[in-house]
Amino acid sequence: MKVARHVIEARREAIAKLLGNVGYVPVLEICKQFNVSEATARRDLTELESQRRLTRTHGGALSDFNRNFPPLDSRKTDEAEAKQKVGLKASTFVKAGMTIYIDSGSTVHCAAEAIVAARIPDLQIITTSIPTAQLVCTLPGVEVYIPGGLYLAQQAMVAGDRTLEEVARWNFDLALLGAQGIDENGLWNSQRDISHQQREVIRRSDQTLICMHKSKLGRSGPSAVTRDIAGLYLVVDADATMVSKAKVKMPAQHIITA
Amino acid sequence: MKVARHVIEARREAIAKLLGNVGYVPVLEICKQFNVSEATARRDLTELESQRRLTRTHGGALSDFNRNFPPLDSRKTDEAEAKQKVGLKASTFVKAGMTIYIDSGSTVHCAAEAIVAARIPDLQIITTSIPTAQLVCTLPGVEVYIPGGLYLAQQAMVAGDRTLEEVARWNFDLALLGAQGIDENGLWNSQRDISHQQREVIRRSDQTLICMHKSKLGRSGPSAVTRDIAGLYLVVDADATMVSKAKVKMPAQHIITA
DNA sequence: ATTTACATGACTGAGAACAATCATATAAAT
DNA sequence: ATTTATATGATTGTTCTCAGTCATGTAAAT
Repeated sequence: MKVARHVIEARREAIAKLLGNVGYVPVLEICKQFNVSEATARRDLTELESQRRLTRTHGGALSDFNRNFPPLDSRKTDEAEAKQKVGLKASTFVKAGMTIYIDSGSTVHCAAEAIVAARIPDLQIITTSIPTAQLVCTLPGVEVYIPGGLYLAQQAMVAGDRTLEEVARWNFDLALLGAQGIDENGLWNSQRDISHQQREVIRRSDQTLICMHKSKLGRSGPSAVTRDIAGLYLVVDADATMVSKAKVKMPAQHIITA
Repeated sequence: MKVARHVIEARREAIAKLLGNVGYVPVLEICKQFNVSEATARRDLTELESQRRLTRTHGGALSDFNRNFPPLDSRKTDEAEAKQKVGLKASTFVKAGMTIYIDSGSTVHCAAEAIVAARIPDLQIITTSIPTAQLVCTLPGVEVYIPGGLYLAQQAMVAGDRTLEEVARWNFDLALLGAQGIDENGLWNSQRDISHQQREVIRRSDQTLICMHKSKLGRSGPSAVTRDIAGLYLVVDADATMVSKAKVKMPAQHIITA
């Protein structure tokens, strides 16, 4: 029998609330507590899942206390495929057991996604990006560190002096960085804080990959990260001739075409 | 084939750790990540469950770092309301311009929600909880700092030595803390790291509010935060007689009934 | 009042997870 | 070196979970 809309919503709300308290609810538990059939219990769960309010499992549902990051999704759609290609290429440099720094930004986040997809184990990952932290922590044997600092809601990342100090306490086998532009004068980014921090990361990393979309070739930005780009590696969806056309002077073997 | 004992224990340790990160692991996930059959995966899980280090579900296992799951059948919706009441009461102690510490945990998160609802401006907020950071950063004139540290996905928080060091660089007008229990021997929490950190926060804060549900009165936990609770304030959905019945010895004016 | 929409529970077949058993290969014990 | 113990994977049958489908009865819509 059909039942009033408010009853349905009240029940679903109650399920969500219950889940917020316990963290996990089996389907049969919902049947008992709300006196409904398995069918409706499952229907409620799938509906709540489509609202991104929980995660289904076999036999129940998990609370999703932590999966709300809209800001990154909006940027991700732009040239998403190119970024994924760049990210995938960058991820091939990551080997089990490494200590790596992962920057904030959508392109680098794609690299993190590729690392997760490749199931590379036993990493030590330092990242200022909260969504990246939440993504990579699912890998086996991985430890994720977030440097302290001021939380920037727009970018869902931490930054500031404290962050810089924290970063300076690590050494990395590999660093994955994003940037706003690269040209004949070097590497550029949007804010002084971030440029400072990236400079420190570059100094502390055996190898640094700059991951960017080809639209950023030949472009500059407000704040210089470094003029000395010869030691960096550039992962981009463009070949060496396109890079040199943008007056970016790098050794050919440091240009990695995604 | 039989395999060396240390291999087994290493794998089980890794499973436990993985679970500590993600909160939930399906059996097949373990098979993939550790290259074992379902049989051994299940055997590992049942063993770990017998050690009380996790909870089995159909198709996987749940972390129980905070095992607050004894009466799953009892309705917990009223508990959520109680937490909201406690949070609301605690939020009345927060005034514009303060520097405050907000702990990780559902009850304290309710306090953060109340702070946002009250639109208290110009705060400096330090929190280890990522959801709380994301929540309060919407307030006008607020600055949110996240101390650095190891990211624990299951609780969406940071913890560890680094976190403690970072916290020690602040002084707070007010601290909002959660806890697992309080009894005649003092204040208790679930993990050593968190207890350490809370002790430091208490030392560095002019006023400390312990926010908890009444079910935690008279209960203890694995790790002691402090024996000296006389200087703390307790915000709880219970009156002073209920608190004293739980053998919690505090000055009457430090007990705030929500 | 009549019609339409739809939430629900029962039922079903398919697929997933499980518990139990067994052979095997290797670590530990002797 | 030999024996014992046991961790593992394969197999099997059972139980549980799931996604559809359908009849039904009540809430909305008309």
